[in-house]
Formats: sequence, structure tokens, C-alpha cells
Amino acid sequence: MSKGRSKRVSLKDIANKLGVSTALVSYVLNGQEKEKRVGAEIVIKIRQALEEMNYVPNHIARSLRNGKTQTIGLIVTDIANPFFSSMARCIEDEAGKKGYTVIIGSSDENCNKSRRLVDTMLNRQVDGFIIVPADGCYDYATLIVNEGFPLVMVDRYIPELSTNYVVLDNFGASYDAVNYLISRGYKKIGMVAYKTNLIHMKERIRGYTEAVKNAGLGKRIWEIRYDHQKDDIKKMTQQFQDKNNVKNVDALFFATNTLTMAGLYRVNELKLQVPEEVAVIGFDGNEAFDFYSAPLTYVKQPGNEMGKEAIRILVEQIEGSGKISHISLAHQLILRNSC
Amino acid sequence: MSKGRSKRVSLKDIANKLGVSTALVSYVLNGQEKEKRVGAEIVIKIRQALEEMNYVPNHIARSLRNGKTQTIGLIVTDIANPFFSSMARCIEDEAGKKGYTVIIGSSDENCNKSRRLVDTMLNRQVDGFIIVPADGCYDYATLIVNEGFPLVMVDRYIPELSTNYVVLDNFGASYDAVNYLISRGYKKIGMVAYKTNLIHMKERIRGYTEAVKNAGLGKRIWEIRYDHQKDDIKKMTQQFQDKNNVKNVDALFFATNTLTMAGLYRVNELKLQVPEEVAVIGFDGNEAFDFYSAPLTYVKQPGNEMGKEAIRILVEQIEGSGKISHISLAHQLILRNSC
DNA sequence: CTGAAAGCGCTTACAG
DNA sequence: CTGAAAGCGCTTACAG
Repeated sequence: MSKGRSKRVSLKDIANKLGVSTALVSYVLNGQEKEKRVGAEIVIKIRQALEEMNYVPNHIARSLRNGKTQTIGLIVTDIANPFFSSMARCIEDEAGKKGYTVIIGSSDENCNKSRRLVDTMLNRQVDGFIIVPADGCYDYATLIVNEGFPLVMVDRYIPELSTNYVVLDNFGASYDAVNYLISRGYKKIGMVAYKTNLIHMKERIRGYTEAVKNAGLGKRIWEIRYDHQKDDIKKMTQQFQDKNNVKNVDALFFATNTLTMAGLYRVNELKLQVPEEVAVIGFDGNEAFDFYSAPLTYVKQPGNEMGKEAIRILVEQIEGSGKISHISLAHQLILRNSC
Repeated sequence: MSKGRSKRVSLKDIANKLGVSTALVSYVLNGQEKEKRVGAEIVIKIRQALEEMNYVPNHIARSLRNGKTQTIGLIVTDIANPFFSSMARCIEDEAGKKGYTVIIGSSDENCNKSRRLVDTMLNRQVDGFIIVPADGCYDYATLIVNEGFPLVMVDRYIPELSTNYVVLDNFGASYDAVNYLISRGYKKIGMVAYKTNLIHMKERIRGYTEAVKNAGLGKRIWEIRYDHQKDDIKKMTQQFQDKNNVKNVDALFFATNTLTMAGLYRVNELKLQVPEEVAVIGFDGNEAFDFYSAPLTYVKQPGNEMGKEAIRILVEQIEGSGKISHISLAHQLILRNSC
């Protein structure tokens, strides 16, 4: 077992050994022996040598020459968030099958971080991007598109920017969840959302609004600030508990995974019984939901499918087909005991 | 807004514009103007041009020339597992600060997948590896080390392989957890572990064994097969509930995150009360633990610190210092209501 | 059908 | 102090 990095065999090594030019070896390597009309017996010899000498193409050299790196940049809100980590897992697996490698970054919904991540990835010359765009900072996404890089947005999209996206049918999911609460007899239904201009949140709010309006019920919405989550959630719980407050509720619909968790922690602190004192519908499956005192009814997003579609579309774009895809996927309402 | 990828400025563009050689530009770019004794006023001119023309070095070209890619390969068991996803998050952030990019893969404790991931990463010419080694397939780890690539193993290590690692003090953590159960008066303490030769599991089992032995209690261990988890957990619950079985228990200590979850699902199905009918200590923090009917007492691993240490050591190795580090971190026992 | 050669964009010994 | 040039390992027009 000798230590030290052994030098890899290059195309030239193969060519020299066989006394042919590197061009021929390259053609065979890339399956162009037909188009380039390489002699039949020489093809065989080259294949053998490639095999015997254990040749592995130098990816970097190829990238420099081709301007393609077979690498994809993925920017999510936070890879430690289970919704995104399982989506990432799925994207990596699918990308791998197609010969692509993924580099991941977490933006924390922050413009500067997003920008920096895009710069790094651009610098690394990724072939395309899958991005969960953060609120209010679309310059980098626009840049990506204007520079001609393939981009697929997931989870949310930027309406002004004409490019691909794969999202949940957010309106439908929210509408359905709230209607379910209505069908269960709840009259004072509140929604806990994020304060943001992002379309997915607007859509979820629209679904809620439409549903309560159709049922002739009052609207009770809290828009939590992403970076003052704790304070705003606290204020929210004070209001919804107060029988005299217009925002007093008998049921709560949470608009995301994180909000659901934050809300439940608070509900637990206050020792409120779910669903007796307040009914709950959550967003995104999550093991914690299963173990909640009343296993949570929730809106299940098809995270894996979202990832799969995103990578499929992106690779299509990278490798040719120009047409833009807008995909919106259906949710599933998982019924359990929290309402 | 013109579409289409605009050509990036190259070193040569700068050199041509200024009428100097690329060598000088390169020296200035890399802060070698002193060593290479570049003329003072030309340095200024070059700096200006670099700035003005918005020069960004071509990473690929640099990598081809240097044989360094500023990229790190990270292989975990499953990036969708919260323990690994938060560690990965931390590794990415730290790596970014040091100018490195990370590519991640999930091995699923599977040798073939691990092997394939290492091949891909080797092919991508990563500068070093952080790996959670899978059981029984150490050839690729040995290969990495023998080829002279820096490697840091995390979570577990391979005793036969002389290289860096960062792990939990698994013996200590387990010993402590079981002693806590003993101090709470439990007499029939069972441990649920994985069937594997991996050192971290052996150490956790050893901690348990030592603790029950010292207390004069009987040993009750289940070794669950990773790929028959459900069946084995089911069998386990049948045995531990049976008062006539030698493996009947009043308390259970789970050796991992996943095992804890799988065990609790089953305990819930059987409608067993925790801690009244069976006390529980889990492993790794997890939001689900917080929401369990009895918030779980658990062994908290310093996952973030593990990630930070791993990347620190790896970068040290990549950039020079040769000495091997073995780090074992302390756990924290988080006391709550499950025992 | 095949080879010699240019070039992707850098870095770095070498000569002056 | 500076420039010309080689070379990292590929791919691909071009000439024959």
C-alpha cells in the first residue's frame, strides 16, 4: 500500500500507448466513432486500452473545454428544515442518475445570503439553478435568467419573471383545508401566515379568505414576521385566546411547517387542549405532528415529486428543449385528530 | 436586458488592455506582487483594471492548473435525517467561510452507494472528504487515505484506519444515560441498538453494559437490523411487554434517533403509557421528542460542533498541517418527563 | 479514416 | 522587474 496520490491516466497516455492521436480516443470515449468514422479495429483497441488502463475522464478539463460542468446549484431556505432536506435528498438522487452533481446552499430568506450563494455558484459555473426564491430580492434571479442560465423555481415563484417553476397548488390546498374545518363545524377560524410578498403565501391566504368568505365567516389572519417569529406568535396566542378579541378563534390553520411548530410549542406552553380548546390544521408532514397529543391533521405537500419535477425540467432545459414549464401539484389532506 | 450568456473577462483581457503579460496580472490577483517584485505603479493599474472590468477568476481553469478544486465531499447516511441535515448545514456554512464548496451524498448505510459516491467525488476531484462510514465496507475509505486524500470521519470511525475523526464520547453518553435510569429506580432496563460492527454502536452498547453490570442488573439488548427495522422492532415490543420473558423491561434506552422514533411509533400503536408502563430515553434531539405525550429525556449530541470540528480539521489537512486528530465530544443529557 | 494543432483560462518556472 | 511560453487534460475544427 504505497501512500501518495498516484497520477491518473490521461487520454494522451492511451493515445501514446496505442500510437494513435488523442482525437480518436476522444471520439471513441464520447461514442462518436460512427459520426467520425473511426476504423472498426482501432475502435476495439481503444476500448480495450480504456478498460485496461482504467481510464477515468478528467472532469475539470472537460468542463473547461465545454463550458459545461454537469453541476446544478440548489438554493433552499434552510437545508436543516425537513421539508427542504427531503426535497434536496430527492433532487440529489435524481440528479445523480442523470449524471449531475448538486451543490446546496441555505438562504435563510435573506437577500444578501441568496446573492452570495448565486455568485459562488455562478463562479463555479453550474449549468443551471433550482431556487426557492427569498422575498423581495429578485435581482439575482433575474440576472440568472437574463444571462441565459436555466432556472427552475420551487415551492414559490416570482410572477414577474418568465421562467420555470414547480409549486404546490397553494390556493387549492388552503381552500380545501379551511373548508374541512368549516365542515367540522368551526366558526371562528384563524390563519397564521408569514408577512411576505411571496406568491405562495399570498395564495395560501387567498385560499383561506375565499373559503371563510363563501361560508359567511369572519376573517382572522396573523402575518408573522420571519425574523420576529417568537414575539409575533406570542402576540397571536394572546389575541386568539381572548374571548373579547375580534380575533378570538376556535380553530387555527397554519400556513407552513415552521409556523405550525412554533404555534404548537406556544399552545403547549399555555397548556391548551387540542382540539377541545383550539382545533389545528398544520402544513407539511413532519414526525413531530405524529407525536403531538392529538396527532395533527395537515396539508401534505408532495415534496419529493416537486424535487423530481424540478430536476427533470432543469435538465431538459440544460440539454436543449427551450419551452418553459409551469407546474402546480396537488396537495393531500391528511386527516387525524386535531380538528 | 439582452438575453444570452455574456462572455466573462479573462486574465488575458486584462493583460491585453494594459499591455502587460498575464503573469503580472496573475501575480497581483494572487497577492504575490511582493514575492514576484511587480512594479508598484503597475500593481495599481492592474488592481484598477481588475476592479473596473469586474474580473472574476475562472474557477475551473484554476482547478485544472492547480489540481485543487476548493471542493469538499460530504457523505452522510441520509441527508433527510435531521441529525445529518443540521450537521450538513453547519459544515456548508463553515466551509463557505473558508472558501470551500461542499457536495453531499447519502449512503443509506449501503456499501455500493458509498462506493459510487466516493467515485463521483474523486472524479470531481474534491480536495478532501468528510464521511460517515457505513458498516463493513471500508475499502473506499482505505483507498481515500492511501491515495493521500485528507479524510475526516464523523459520528463513527474505523479503528483499523489511521486517519482523523470527530465523534461523540459514545461510551460516556450511554453510560450516563443508563445510570440516570438506574438512579430513577428502574431495574429492568433494555437497550435498543442496531446490529452492526460500527464502533459507535459497539461503544454505546458497552456503555449500557457497563452501567447495568455495575448496578448488578440484567442485560437486555435488542440488535435491530437496519434493513428489517420494522419486523425487528415489532418483535422487540412483543418481548419487552411480556412479563414472563427474560427481556421484559420497565425502561428502554434507544441508541439512535431513528430507533427512538421507530420504537415510539410502536409504543404508541400499543397505547403504552410513557413513563408509567415503560420509561424511555432517546438519542439525538428532535422536534418530535418535544411533542411526545411525555416530552422525551434524551442524549443530546453536539451535532453542530461535530460538523465545525470536522471541517476545521479537514481544511487544516488540505492546506498543510499533517497531524492526525482524534476528537471525541461530550454529550448532554436533556432531562424531561419520559423517565 | 487519421493526425497535428489550437484553445478553454489559468499558473509558474525560465530567461533576460 | 517583465514577457514569452509551456502545460494542466480535454474537444474539435481543419487539413490531408
